[in-house]
Amino acid sequence: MSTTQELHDLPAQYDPGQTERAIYERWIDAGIFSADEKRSRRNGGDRDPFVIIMPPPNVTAALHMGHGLNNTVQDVIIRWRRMVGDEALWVPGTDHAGIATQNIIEKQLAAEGKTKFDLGRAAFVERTIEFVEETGGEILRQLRAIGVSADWNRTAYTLSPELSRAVREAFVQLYERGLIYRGHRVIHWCPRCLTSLSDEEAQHSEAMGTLYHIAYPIVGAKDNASLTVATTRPETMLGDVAVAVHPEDDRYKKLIGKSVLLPIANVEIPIIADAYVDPAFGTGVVKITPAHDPNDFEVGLRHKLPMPVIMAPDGTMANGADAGSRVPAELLGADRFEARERIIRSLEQSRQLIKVEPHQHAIRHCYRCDTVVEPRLSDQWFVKMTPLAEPALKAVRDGTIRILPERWEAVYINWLENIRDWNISRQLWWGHRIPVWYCDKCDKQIVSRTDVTACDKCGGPVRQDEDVLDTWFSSWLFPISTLGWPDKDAAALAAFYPTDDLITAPEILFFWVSRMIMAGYAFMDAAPFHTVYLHGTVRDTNHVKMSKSLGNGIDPLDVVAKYGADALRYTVIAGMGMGADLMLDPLNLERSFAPGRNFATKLWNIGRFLLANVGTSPVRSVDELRDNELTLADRWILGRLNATILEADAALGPARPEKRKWRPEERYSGLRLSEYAEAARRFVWNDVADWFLESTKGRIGASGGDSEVARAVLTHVFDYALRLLHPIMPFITETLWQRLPFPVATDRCEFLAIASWPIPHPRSKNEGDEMARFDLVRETVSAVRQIRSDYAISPGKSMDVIIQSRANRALFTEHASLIGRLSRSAVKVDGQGAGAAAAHSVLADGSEVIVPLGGLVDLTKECRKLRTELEQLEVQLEALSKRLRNEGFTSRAPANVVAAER
RNA sequence: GGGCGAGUAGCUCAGUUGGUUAGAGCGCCUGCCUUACACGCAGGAUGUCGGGGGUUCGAGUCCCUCCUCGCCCACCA
Repeated sequence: MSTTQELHDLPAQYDPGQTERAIYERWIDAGIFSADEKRSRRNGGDRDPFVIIMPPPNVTAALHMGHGLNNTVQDVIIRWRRMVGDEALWVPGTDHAGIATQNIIEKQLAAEGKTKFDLGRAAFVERTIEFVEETGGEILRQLRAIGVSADWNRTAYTLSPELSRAVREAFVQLYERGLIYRGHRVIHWCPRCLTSLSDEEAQHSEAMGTLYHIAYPIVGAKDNASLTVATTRPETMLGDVAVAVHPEDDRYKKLIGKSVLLPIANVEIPIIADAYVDPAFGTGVVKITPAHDPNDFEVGLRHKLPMPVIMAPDGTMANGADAGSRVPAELLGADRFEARERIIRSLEQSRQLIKVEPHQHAIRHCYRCDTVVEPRLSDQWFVKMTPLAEPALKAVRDGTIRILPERWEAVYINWLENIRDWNISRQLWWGHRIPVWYCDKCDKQIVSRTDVTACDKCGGPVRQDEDVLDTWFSSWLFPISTLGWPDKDAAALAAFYPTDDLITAPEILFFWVSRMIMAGYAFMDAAPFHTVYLHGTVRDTNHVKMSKSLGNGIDPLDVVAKYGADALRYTVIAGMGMGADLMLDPLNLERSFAPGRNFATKLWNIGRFLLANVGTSPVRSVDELRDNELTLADRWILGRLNATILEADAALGPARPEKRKWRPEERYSGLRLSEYAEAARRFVWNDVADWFLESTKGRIGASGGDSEVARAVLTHVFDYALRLLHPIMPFITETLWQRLPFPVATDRCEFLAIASWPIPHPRSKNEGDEMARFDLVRETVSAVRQIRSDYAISPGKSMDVIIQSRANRALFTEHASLIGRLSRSAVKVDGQGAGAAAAHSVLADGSEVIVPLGGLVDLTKECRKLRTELEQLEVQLEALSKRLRNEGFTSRAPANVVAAER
């Protein structure tokens, strides 16, 4: 049989670059990633739907490793379900990412020496559209390169006309239900982005600050007495409208109702009593700045205080609404932090700065530009969250939705229980314009699904609200809007909603996941999915989160180019425990992705062996092989295959709850992707390659029926191994599978990607016993190999092995030649002549492996070696017994042992 | 300040309901280019399972306590 010719077809190492793109195109051409609404059982079809909605990547930049991880996980799951036979739909998309994208364009403009105002709103939006078309396209190309099997016909974009319609519908519906309102209150304001932010977008970070103690003179006090207030933000004192003390605070009780003179601004402000003040903190006196602090705003409301704004939107000092001339001329236009310094210096000079002490506190930063957020009194649109949160809370509490890993459920519940209203208006240009129009003539406010051109009350001219919606106001609708909502009769909505799994990172649990659940109930009266799978973060070797700005990122396309998409995917899946972070070394891609690349090469070479030895002519189906035709090795590998399928299924777990809710015993099981990967790897590498394939080497080349049996079994187990691995390594498995001899199975179809997921087929009831018998053969081989290694007998040297067995003489006799071949030795069963100089090894069944060492090893050398080892052990023993004696143990056993040994 | 998680081989992590010699991958050491694969094969070393205390015949696994990291949340100025 000429094998060299065929081996030439396949190089010794897999070259992903040549094959991946072509295979992907064949999948696309065959339409196997497209889901059919009519085939969904919910639409009268014959398949259970299984649906994943992709977390849409932001169109701000090309994808990084985090996206690589996120999409690989989703692809593994969707490909698995597709093979199982579900009508699998994965909806891809991108997110316009309002504030993030606008920041990028502004930066581009800044580099050109321009601002957005130089362009004007229309031109700015136009330019942004050009930008996102480019990056959006690049993102979709990247996803295809890593093998994403999404239904590209349904690719969604949060700012598309269809999704914009959904956004308007959602806004209007919530408004009509009284859940959206315009509020005048203190919100988080980013002075750099010049927009308001939601609570979630203003992120806390601990920082060392300063607590300034400032004296406010009491008006009319005889002895120039003053009240000392403690503040971390003296620049806001110009906006003070009162100082507050606790009503029960004996120190200050008698001052309530009097006034103090606000330094610098020289305004007289009252001393008020409010239970909000903690007498134990600072001096027990709080300055009240309603326009620049959310708590003070509440106090201001309670006491009907004025609310002067003393900063411009950009964070410079200015006399805003109701401020009169509180900000003195010399401070006007100064940045807030500069103003802080100057105010402190001024107070120092007037001896009103009493004390300065370091103070640890949390400061909020803009999640997009990291600027310190400024609390600011402002008019914004809000969503009333408590009613929306109620069903979302219930869903996780009662098991309609599960969150993996389990611990995030508590975090989710805690957040929803303390939820506050959601500020959804942003003072940006990039996003969905708020669908509210104001009549200039009669002041009417019109909230409308369609554009309004004239006031419906007085016919006067109208203007649309200048603001746009928080970018998350479109993404929270993604599971319903991508399926056709608000068209409640949309075929896709009926076929595929509710969806199944939502796979994302924990960072956006509040931003996105919890809000999607709320939207699901608010607009469809049903949870959008039953499983939330939160995976870890990709980090470098120092455990620092990978990011482009830090320069420690990895470009998935680099990895694909160097090692192939499969290597990337396998590495990521195998290395990622449930919810655990994934560490990769951006400086050593070779080492980082070696597990995946090496495994791909292994698979490739099993394929090469198979094609060279089994050939391409048809093989028999294993189903028609009679039991008495199978060798012990055949039965063993088929048993291992069954066990592996069960392991993989157990690791992947139930795809959906059996009833409508997760039962406690199934709730936290499944989606252990690394365990599934490891089960498949172990089978392919340690069982098929290391043992079974080796065991067939003497069989396939021989003439007669057993050769056909070996061909059939080897082809079958490799076929099934490829099926098991396809979700993780789609390209190489498809490539090899396409070349396998046929008919390999009854359901041979055009693509592995739609071939059936393996089902275990136990051939006999005592499969376990059969496997134990082959395990004994393997153990024997290992024992001989170990003896060879222990006595440093070179692999080239032939070695005689004698097996003495009572229980399994027949087994060893039958497999003597196999054992001999695998251990490179000549095996005799029950032979004589072991002699004194022989190595022994006892097997699990009590049988003995004996290797006569005569002529193989230099016994005097061996003897010397052993004597040295014994001497070392004696020294250790002495030291140990000495230590024991010192610690008070009186047993003389160690000494006795030493004596006995001698 | 509140809540949660983690500390197991040099590194990244598995270790199910407490039960025989604690595992994997990568790395390391020794020997092999054995005609599928040196991105490989065979063999090997390495762990007071964070510290201390307790329950138990028996604990990496349960309880208490301390230490060290990490994450989430938070209107004490």
